[in-house]
Amino acid sequence: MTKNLGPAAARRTFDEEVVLDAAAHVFRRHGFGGATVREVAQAAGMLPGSLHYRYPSKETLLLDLMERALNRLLALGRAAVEPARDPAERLRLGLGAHIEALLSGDDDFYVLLYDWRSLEGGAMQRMLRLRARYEGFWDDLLLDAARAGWARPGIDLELVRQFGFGAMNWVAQWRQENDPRTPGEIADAFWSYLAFGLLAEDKRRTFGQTAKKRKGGRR
Amino acid sequence: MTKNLGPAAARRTFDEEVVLDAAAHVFRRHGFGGATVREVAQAAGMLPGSLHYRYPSKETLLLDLMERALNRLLALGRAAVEPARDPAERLRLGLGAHIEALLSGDDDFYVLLYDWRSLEGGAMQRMLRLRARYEGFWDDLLLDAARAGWARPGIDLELVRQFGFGAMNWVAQWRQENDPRTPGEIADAFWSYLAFGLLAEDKRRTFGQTAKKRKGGRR
DNA sequence: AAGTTTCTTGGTCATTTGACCAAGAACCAC
DNA sequence: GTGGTTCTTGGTCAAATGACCAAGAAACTT
Repeated sequence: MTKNLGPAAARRTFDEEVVLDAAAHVFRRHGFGGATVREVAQAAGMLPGSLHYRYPSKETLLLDLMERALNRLLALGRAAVEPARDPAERLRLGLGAHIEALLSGDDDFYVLLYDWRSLEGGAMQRMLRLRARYEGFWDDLLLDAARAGWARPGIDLELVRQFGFGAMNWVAQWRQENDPRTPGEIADAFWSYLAFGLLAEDKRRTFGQTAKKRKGGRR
Repeated sequence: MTKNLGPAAARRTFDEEVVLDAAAHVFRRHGFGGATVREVAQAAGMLPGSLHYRYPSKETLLLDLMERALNRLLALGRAAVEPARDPAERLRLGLGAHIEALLSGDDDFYVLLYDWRSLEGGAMQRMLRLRARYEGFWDDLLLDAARAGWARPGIDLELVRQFGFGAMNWVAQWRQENDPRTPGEIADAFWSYLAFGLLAEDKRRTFGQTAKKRKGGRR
């Protein structure tokens, strides 16, 4: 099939990137449901027919896009974490990479986070599997840190992951282009909130007691 | 105009709720852009024409829906916080209320969080103003706590709010119907993560030093 | 019960939308 | 350069969509 890996193939992959970039941009603005293939084609600098030649359906576009996003996120995470051996430092680096990715201006990640519900059937299954890989990456980081004694005892690591994901992913929502805080500053601040909590040193003791007492869980 | 506040008016408000509930349900599943007014009408148990009689456009529906969501959220928050005087306890109660609302099964909140980009022009401005009220509610809680000495010095309260919003709002995304954790348990866990952090007691000191050293902020 | 207001019915209408394609242009390997 | 492959052009087409409405039914007021 693709036995030819010369300039033609290179151009094809390049064009594919351009198309997905355009799709990401359009989907981000209007949402998958609100976007039209014509808009995507225009953003990619081609006619709708040409887009159709590359992507037979709007849904294929979304699937490829989200797949690319998740693969990129995982690659960035792994690369960021790789140089460190200390589990806590690896966590910190992973957090930094995730936040920098979301704020890099790459629209992929936004679509990945906010157009999940537009997937259906097989596409959804496929993405769930990919997402599980990324979650596994984080669970490994967390588990390593916990095993090395970094984690406060009794915390639920899966809940911690979701807690952290939420805090991190939300930045894609609120951070404006003109925000004075750099992505790195936000990451550092978040890291300190996560590690140390928000309570003042002198309040930890007394407060801890009251919180511990109420343990039955309401509702 | 509406000088008659008898049963007719009561039924109207009731019907309005039903319609908005239906819209919330449909918008949540397919997204605003992907949903059709016909679907909303059917979910509300009426013909498209009847829906049009109440709401002249799809966008009106979204605006009213998100307005209701934000008003409800603010009302729930205020009610939850009201009985306590201690700033930290008020924060804890607010967090519980927010999470319980998101997990109550009310589709409004999901739409509020994830269809923001479908608003345009005046509707967007209006919602921004309402959102600012809710953010103000939280900023007051945070500021009171900080002024009473509960907060670790040097933390950015606005960043903390976004951090917390992210962690809380994300639960609407990941929590499944069959999750063993009750909303109350999730809220309690999140509260402890926020207050105390995730680090083990014995690691706080040494770790703190390394974290403090790197202060320039990357990038 | 009559008169008035509120709401429903069952449809129309102009656009938009996703998908598709035949014919030709551009590109490439040989 | 030539022959085959890849991609674009400029359009079509059926279905879906948001908005709309005239006529009648239901509900309410007095």
